[in-house]
Amino acid sequence: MDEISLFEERSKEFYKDYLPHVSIDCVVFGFHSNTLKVLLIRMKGQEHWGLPGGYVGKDEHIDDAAIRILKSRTGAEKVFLEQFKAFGNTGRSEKDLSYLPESIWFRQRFISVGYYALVDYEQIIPVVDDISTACEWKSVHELPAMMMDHRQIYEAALENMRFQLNYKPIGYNLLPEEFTMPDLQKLYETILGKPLSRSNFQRKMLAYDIFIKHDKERKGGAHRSPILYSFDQVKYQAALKTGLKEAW
Amino acid sequence: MDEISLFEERSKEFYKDYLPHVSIDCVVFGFHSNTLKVLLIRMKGQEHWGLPGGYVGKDEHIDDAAIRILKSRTGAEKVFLEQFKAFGNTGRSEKDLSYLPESIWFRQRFISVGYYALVDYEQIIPVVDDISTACEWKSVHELPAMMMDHRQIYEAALENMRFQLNYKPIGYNLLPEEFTMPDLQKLYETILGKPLSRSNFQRKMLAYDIFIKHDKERKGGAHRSPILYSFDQVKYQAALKTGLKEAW
DNA sequence: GCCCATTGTCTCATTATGATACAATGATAA
DNA sequence: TTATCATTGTATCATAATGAGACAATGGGC
Repeated sequence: MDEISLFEERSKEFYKDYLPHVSIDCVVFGFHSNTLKVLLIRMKGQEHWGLPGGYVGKDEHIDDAAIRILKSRTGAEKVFLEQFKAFGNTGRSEKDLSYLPESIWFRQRFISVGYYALVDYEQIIPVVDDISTACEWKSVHELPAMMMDHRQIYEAALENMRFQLNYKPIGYNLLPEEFTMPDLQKLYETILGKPLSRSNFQRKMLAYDIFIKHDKERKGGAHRSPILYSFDQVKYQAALKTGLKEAW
Repeated sequence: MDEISLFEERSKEFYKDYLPHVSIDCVVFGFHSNTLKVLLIRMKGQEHWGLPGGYVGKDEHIDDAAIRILKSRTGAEKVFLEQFKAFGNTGRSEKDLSYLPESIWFRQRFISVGYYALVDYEQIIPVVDDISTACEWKSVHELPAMMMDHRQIYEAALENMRFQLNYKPIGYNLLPEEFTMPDLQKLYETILGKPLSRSNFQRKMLAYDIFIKHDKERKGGAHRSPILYSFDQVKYQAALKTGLKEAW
């Protein structure tokens, strides 16, 4: 079955179950081998990659829709999810979807609500659903061309995450349970988009007093082993409430 | 004509012109006599106040719709407008609008896109349109009860503005052309929700070197007259690009 | 002309930051 | 076993930023 027939088939359900004109796109971030990753899919019939997305049930809260969509893509139940902006250009999908017949659900004009999700890379299994041909992690340093305005949505998500770095448990949700200061620094450098001083970074982070220091190191490599830390949830959450720097 | 007949009448146009299920709500901030204000309306048939809002033309960019809505309410053409979040609870309007017949446009489920606007209080003339009975400035310190989830939208707008205080021209857009350091401090204190040290605030702001100091003061009051300043647009915009504090 | 509230500016102790140095560690290879 | 080297943990020092407080300057009211 070619994708157009498939889409026609699926359109019937979509029109029945979902709210028209409203969609959801998720920017799913993971962190693996010192690199920030984004989960991308390839929709059937599309050359370019896109963000995993979906639609909102006629009687479903948009946040619940995002949770559902994310679970269907990653299997993950409890993920950090933050809605950050809506995207409603006219002609958002024109370039990539105008080859489809107008009756197909996807040809509508959609106002897309953008969410970003933070997941533990190791805990997730990307799922390819029936309207896509691929679902893979891509490094943010080597992002492929993306369909529609998804690149812009990704950029907005990253910027939003940057703003929230001192107020939301971003480190906790992207890193594994145990991690090292160099790990955390790489994550911060990627999100902030600039290099940070190694010694000063460590001094500052440790001064927050939000970590539990473990009595073990991570071996591997011909050099001194870094100490493993975890977040001290109580202190961490308390510190996030007022923000990790507090300039004013 | 009672409001139900009116709404039935207007519903026809709405269904014809606007995208269903998508609405826009604007949190319009102004600053007057050292107080932050929000523009609120009272919809016909409603006890509680609400945010000025509207709908998106079937072929209109959501940002353009927000600009149009704002202009119709304030007459202002060029206002600072920032979209910050979408609101899509099910039953958002149930409490306040379920008394209306189901056929009426307003009874739909709407996903509302939230914008906040910063305007010069002096330049604006609040407009009461045909579906509302009032349109007035209210002090954020004495906000009346609000309909639907509008209180929550307002809170989110304020929080967003707080986060953006160092990155967007918030002072410039809320204050008149000429202002004093005590004015600016009051504005910051209201947005941040806490008192700031007078002398240290002034030292810090002036150190940014983003102001033009005028050779005059504002007289009035049995005390020393504060110096008038304006923003130096070139330096101001440049400073905002990297942020006014830069902790990392 | 005195009083008082408010503003502009300064000082000083404390803290945070940037830059740099250096010892500690663990794998590798001689 | 020991030397080597990359990386990490930690210390140091100069500089900058911040918090707290003092005090003089100003303008209107009495």
